[in-house]
Amino acid sequence: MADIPLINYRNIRLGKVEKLRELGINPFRSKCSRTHYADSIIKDFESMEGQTVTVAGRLMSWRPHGKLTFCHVQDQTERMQILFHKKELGETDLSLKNLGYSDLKLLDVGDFIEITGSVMKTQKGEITVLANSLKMLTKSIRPLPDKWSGLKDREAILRRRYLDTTIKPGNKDHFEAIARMLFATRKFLDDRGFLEFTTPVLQPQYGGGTAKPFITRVNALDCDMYLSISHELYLKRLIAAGFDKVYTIGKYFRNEGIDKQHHPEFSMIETMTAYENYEYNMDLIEDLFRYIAEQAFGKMEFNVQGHTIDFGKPWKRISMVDAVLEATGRDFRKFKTVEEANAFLTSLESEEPVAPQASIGHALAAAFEIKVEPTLIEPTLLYGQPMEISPLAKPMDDDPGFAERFEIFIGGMECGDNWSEQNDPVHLLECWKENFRRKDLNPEEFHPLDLDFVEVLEYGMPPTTGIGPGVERMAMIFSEKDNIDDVIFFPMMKPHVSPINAIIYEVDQLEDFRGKEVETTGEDMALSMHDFSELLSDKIISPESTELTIYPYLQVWEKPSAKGQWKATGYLDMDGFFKNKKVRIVGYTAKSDKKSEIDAEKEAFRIFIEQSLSKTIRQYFNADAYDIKIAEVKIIR
RNA sequence: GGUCCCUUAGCUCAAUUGGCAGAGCAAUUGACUCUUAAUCAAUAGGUUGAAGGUUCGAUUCCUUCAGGGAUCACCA
Repeated sequence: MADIPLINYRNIRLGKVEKLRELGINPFRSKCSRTHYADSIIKDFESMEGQTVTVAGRLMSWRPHGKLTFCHVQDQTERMQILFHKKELGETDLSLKNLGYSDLKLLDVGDFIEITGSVMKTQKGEITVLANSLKMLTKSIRPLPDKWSGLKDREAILRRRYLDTTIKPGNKDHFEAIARMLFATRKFLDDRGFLEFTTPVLQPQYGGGTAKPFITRVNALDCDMYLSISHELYLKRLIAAGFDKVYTIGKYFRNEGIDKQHHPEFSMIETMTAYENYEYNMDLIEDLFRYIAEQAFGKMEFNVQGHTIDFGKPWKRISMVDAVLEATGRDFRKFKTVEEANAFLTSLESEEPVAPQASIGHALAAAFEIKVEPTLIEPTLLYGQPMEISPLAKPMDDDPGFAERFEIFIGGMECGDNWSEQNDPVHLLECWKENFRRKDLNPEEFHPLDLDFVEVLEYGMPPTTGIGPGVERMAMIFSEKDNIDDVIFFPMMKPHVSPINAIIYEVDQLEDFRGKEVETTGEDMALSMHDFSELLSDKIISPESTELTIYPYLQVWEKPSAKGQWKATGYLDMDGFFKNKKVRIVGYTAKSDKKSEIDAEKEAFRIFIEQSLSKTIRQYFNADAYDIKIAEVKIIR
């Protein structure tokens, strides 16, 4: 293990931690007496020159030069050059916990330090703090990535964004701007009399939208809940309660595909305004974008997907029928039957064949997606979606086939869906029955209705309209990024332990485990099959008794998953390795489309135990000396 | 979920047709009073993502697995 370089680097630095402690200096000090940030010293150098300041931050570079050492310390604002001069800094002073010149070798790039000294300019003209005292704040025991090339591996950047951001401070400006964007949004809405509310993330129903939800379990209530796929029904309850302008910046969870524009967990600015219709929101959203551009980003022109977009200009507003008419020359208002509309749809030139649609409205939407959507680069408010695809919106008074609804397109990307909310409870109920409860629908299209919300409407909700621009999509536009991972500081990643960390930390864990008197802990131990066989092969654990008994358990899920798959997971407890203590081995999973096949997994599980587990045990110990009994597989539901 | 691609030292990257795994930065030791990707000298550093297979020989070819990326489907 010592021949792994990182472990050597780590040990060298851990040695420095020990040396500091021996000197009487805390390598992880809690107190810091910063008086100035780097940028304020640089900005006001004229008045700061010669003054004594205390700066603090991360050590980013190190240039020893005999009795003189230059380095850069980076705080939240800037990098500041520090000059250590042997005579100025002096020697380590334990009464003040100051590190002296001859102990500078205990510092490493990556450490957090505090420096007190006078502001000066070097001979080459760089503003510098000439240090007369130095305190260690936090010792870093892993080397930072190369300061010049930084992190390039996408996975490393996403998993360890804190490192990428440390090395590329420009990255910090980018995320700061996104934070300012949310601040500007709140300011904008507050100025217009909106109240911000929080709404539940754990919801008993998943109303609004056809997305697939995440399901979770509330133990205290002994029931399943859904992670919010929408917050609108709660905002509407607030409207019914008598608040006229409300909003939430909510978390949304959708258990669907992940790509450059979609993330399972995202945020949306959702508003509800009473006594207004969708036309009010067209103005609101346009003003909001203009305000954010100016206040948070200080400019009006942005490069989105290779196109320059000017938020200073008024946005294009067009109905879906007119947009398709403009692009194809055909007027969907003139189609009388679905067949006619579908015939037209198939005549359109598109790369993929177009499936026949269920209604004229669906056909219109399909034609729009193929021919118009990719061309909507300039900010466009597209209104008048057919009612067939907008079951929860209000129909237009003068043309009831179309909804009082609009979508926002910028750079060919949909950035929000907005409408006059349907507040006729009878109509809503009918609509839901018509669209989501038909027997011919498969389970994926089936969609629950929040009956409690229908009751709200029966008591009455005034005319209401809302907007819902996505935070990440706005951030992508304003910060000119084309990947959603670049605007989410912590994008979702599958858990992964790097091999090097497995070596560094697992061995430590094993040492803990070895050091314990396992017989007296009374705690059972859960291991994966892989870990178990590793422990056996390393002779870290071995049977205590010559009699080994294996108790297999198969847990069968009572309900199929969203995909209709039945699932069973197996684990087993084993007696005979420790006194009064079982070893639990986890990790057998089976899935099947049919419930009956899962019941048959019992036998497959038993074979798995006999072949895989027994083989592993026999491989490392004299098989004849041990009596291995396998109990009947117990099924838990 | 489908298809294609990627994974070599802490970081960034090499390695010819399957033939001794190599460099820069970082690290360690030493020198150095204005450097700034400091410089100079020396030293050390590898589970080539994991497991298996083919081969005299595998970073390279094959299989499985893990993670990541691109793209399609679903969606905002």
